[in-house]
Amino acid sequence: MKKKAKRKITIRDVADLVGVHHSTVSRALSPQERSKISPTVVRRVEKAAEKLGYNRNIMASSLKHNQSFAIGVLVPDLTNPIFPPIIRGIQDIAESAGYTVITANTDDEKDKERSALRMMMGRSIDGIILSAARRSDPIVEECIDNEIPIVLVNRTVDRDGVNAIVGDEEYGIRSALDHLTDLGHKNIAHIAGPLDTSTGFERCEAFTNYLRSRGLDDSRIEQAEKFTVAEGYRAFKALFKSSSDFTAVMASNDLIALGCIDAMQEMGLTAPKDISIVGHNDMPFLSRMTPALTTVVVPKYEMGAQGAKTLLEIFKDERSESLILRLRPKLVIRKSTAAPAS
Amino acid sequence: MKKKAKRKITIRDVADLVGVHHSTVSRALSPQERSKISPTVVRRVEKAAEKLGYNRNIMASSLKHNQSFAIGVLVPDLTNPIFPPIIRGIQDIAESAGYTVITANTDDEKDKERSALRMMMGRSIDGIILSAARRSDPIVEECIDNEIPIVLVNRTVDRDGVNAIVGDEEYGIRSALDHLTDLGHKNIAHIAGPLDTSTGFERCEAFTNYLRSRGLDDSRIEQAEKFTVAEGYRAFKALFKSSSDFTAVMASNDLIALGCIDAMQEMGLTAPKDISIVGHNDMPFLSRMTPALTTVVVPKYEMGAQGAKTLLEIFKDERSESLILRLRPKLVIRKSTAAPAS
DNA sequence: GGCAAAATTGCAAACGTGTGCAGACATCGT
DNA sequence: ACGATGTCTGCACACGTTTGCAATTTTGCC
Repeated sequence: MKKKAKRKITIRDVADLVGVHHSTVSRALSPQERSKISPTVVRRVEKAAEKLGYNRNIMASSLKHNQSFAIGVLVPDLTNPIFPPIIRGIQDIAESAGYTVITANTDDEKDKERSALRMMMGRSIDGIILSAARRSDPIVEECIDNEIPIVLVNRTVDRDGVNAIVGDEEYGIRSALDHLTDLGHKNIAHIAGPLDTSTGFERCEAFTNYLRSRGLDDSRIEQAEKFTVAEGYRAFKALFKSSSDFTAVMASNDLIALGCIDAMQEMGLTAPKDISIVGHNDMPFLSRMTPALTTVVVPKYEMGAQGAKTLLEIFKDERSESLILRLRPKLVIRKSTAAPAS
Repeated sequence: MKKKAKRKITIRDVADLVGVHHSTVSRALSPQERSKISPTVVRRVEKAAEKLGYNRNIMASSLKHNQSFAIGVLVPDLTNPIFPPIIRGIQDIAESAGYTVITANTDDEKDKERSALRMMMGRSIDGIILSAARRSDPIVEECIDNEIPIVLVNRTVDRDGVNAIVGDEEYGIRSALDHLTDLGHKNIAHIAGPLDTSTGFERCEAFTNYLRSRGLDDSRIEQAEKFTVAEGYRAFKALFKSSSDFTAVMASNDLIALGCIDAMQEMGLTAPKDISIVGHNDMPFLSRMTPALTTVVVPKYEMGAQGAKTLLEIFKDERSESLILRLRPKLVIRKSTAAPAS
C-alpha cells in the first residue's frame, strides 16, 4: 500500500483537454475575468472541468492573492454551551459565502491566545472573529497592527475603532431587575463576572446604576473570577458570609447562577422560595433544570451570524467606519424567581 | 515602532538580513534539513527570523508538499451538546501537533456533507475525522477513493478496512439493562435511534439480544427518525399507543430520553415513579435536570482525542492496519430510574 | 602543502494559480 | 479596402517555499 501519487488535476489538465492555454482556463473559471473569454470557450472549459472533477487548489490560489478565504474564530472554550450557537451562526454565514472557518480555544489564557493567533496568521486568514475579548486585549491590537480585519462578538473592548456585535447589557439587566422589583424584591445582590470582560463589567455597572437610580442598596456585590459554576458557587458563599439579608441574586451569567443554586442547595436553601435567582445568556436546556432558571436570553446565533456578515462586509470594503451593534436581549421568566418571602 | 506591516516578511527578508541565500534560510528553519546547515548560520537565521517576526507562509509551503497541516472534522451539528467535547478532544491533540482543525456541520444532509467535503478537499486537508457517519456512507468511500486518511469517531460504518473510535455499545446497553433488571423491571421498552447509524443500530441490537437471552419480551421497540428531543417525544407517544404496559424505557440517546420525559409529563406521568428512563451519552448538565437522568456515559473527549491521535499515526505511517477501538462507557445512576411500582 | 572527501551553501526549477502585456483575429466605419 | 477599435487568447512571470544538484568552502589525512 504505497502512495500512488494520485496527482490532482490542475487547470493545465483541463486546458489540455479543451485545447487552450491554462491561463484561459483560469480566466474562464474566475467570475472576475470570465467576461474576457468567449462564451463558447467558457462553456467548454466548464464542461471539461466538471468531467475531470477539477477542484481549484485553494493553496495556490491563496498564495497568489494573499487571501485564503478562511476566517478564524477564537473562543475561550468550545465546551462552554453559549459558544456553539455563536459559532454555528458564524459558520452558516461564512460557509455560504465560500469561506472556511477555523476555530481555536484560548481557555482565556494569554499564551494560548497568542499561539492560536500565530497559527491563524500563518494560514493568512482573511479576518478574525473574537468572542473571547477582554476589555483591554492585546490580540485586538495585534490584529490591528497587522491589518487583519477583526470583529468582536459577544464581548467588546474599551478602545474604539473596532467592530463589535454585543448584547445590550444595560437593557438586559434592566429587564431582569424590573422583573425582580415588580415581584417585590428590595435587597438584590449581584454576582459579577470578571470585570476585565465587557459583559462582566457592563452588567455590573448596569446593576449598580439601576439600584442607585431607584434608591436601593447597591452594595451587595461579589465578584466571580471566571464565568464558571465553581466560581459562582464560591462567590455566592462569600457573598452570603458578608451579608445574608438579600432575597434575590442577579448572576452575571447562567453558569454562575447554577453555582449559586449549588451553594444554596448545600446550605439548605431553595430557589425561589428563599432566594430568587436570575441568570444571563440562556444556555441550552436551562428550562429543564431544577429550578428552571429565569434568565436574560441573548441572541447567540444571531450574534455570530451578524458578526460574520460584518466581517464579509469589511472584506468587500462596504464598511469603512467601525460599527458597534447592540443586539437586544429578552428576559424569559421561568421558575427560579418569585415574590420574596415576607 | 511597527509601521508598514503591509508586506509580510518572507524567507528572503531573513536571508537578506543574515546575508545568505533564501534557500539556506529555508533549510535552517526546517527540522528535516537543518543538519545540512552549519550551526552558526542556523543560529543567526533563527535570531534574524525571531527579530523580524517571521512566520512561515503555510500556503506556499503546503503548495510544495501537497500537505496542509490541516484536518477536517465533520459533525452533524455543533450545537448538539455531545459534539463539543469530541471536537475539543480532537483540537487539543491536533493543535499540539501543529495541525489546524476545520469543522463543518452536515445537519445529516447529504448535499451539505458533499459540499463540506469538497470544501475540505479544496483545501487539501491531510485527513478527516468523521463523527457523523452513517452505516453506509458515501463520504467514507469518497475519501478512500481519493486516498484521504479518514478516522471515524463516535459512529462507524459497516464496511471494514476503516479506522474507528467508538463506544462499546453492547457493554453500555448491558450495564443499563442490568441496572433496570436489578431494580425489578421486566417490561422494558426501547426508543431506538436512526438505524442507519451504527450507534442507533448497535444499541438496538444489544437491547434485543439482552432481553432475548434473559427470556424477556423484546417487542417494545419504537424507532426515532433522528436523535432529537422532538423525535423522542413523538416516538414515546407512538410507543405508548401500541403498548402501555412497560415500566422502563431505554432511550438510544439523551435527547431522545428528554423527549420521552416531555411526553410523559404531558400525559401526566412522572419518571421514575411511573416509568424509569435511561439515556445514553451523558450530555452536559444532565445531572441538573428534572429528573436527573440516569445515563450511559461515553467518554466523548477521549474519543475525539483518540481519533486525532490515530489520524496522526496514519500521517506518520505508523499505522498500516485498520483499527477499531471500542471505548468502554460507564453507567451513571441518577434519579430517573427506580424500582417499578408494584 | 596538496588533494580528496565531506560539509556547507547557492542556483534554479518546481508546486498551481492569477494577471499584465502583447499578439492574433474579427468587426466596423468611412 | 484600410486602418482603427475591440475582442479573445497565449506568453511569461509572480506569489513564497522547497529541494536536487552543482559549486564552493572546509576538513581530514598523509
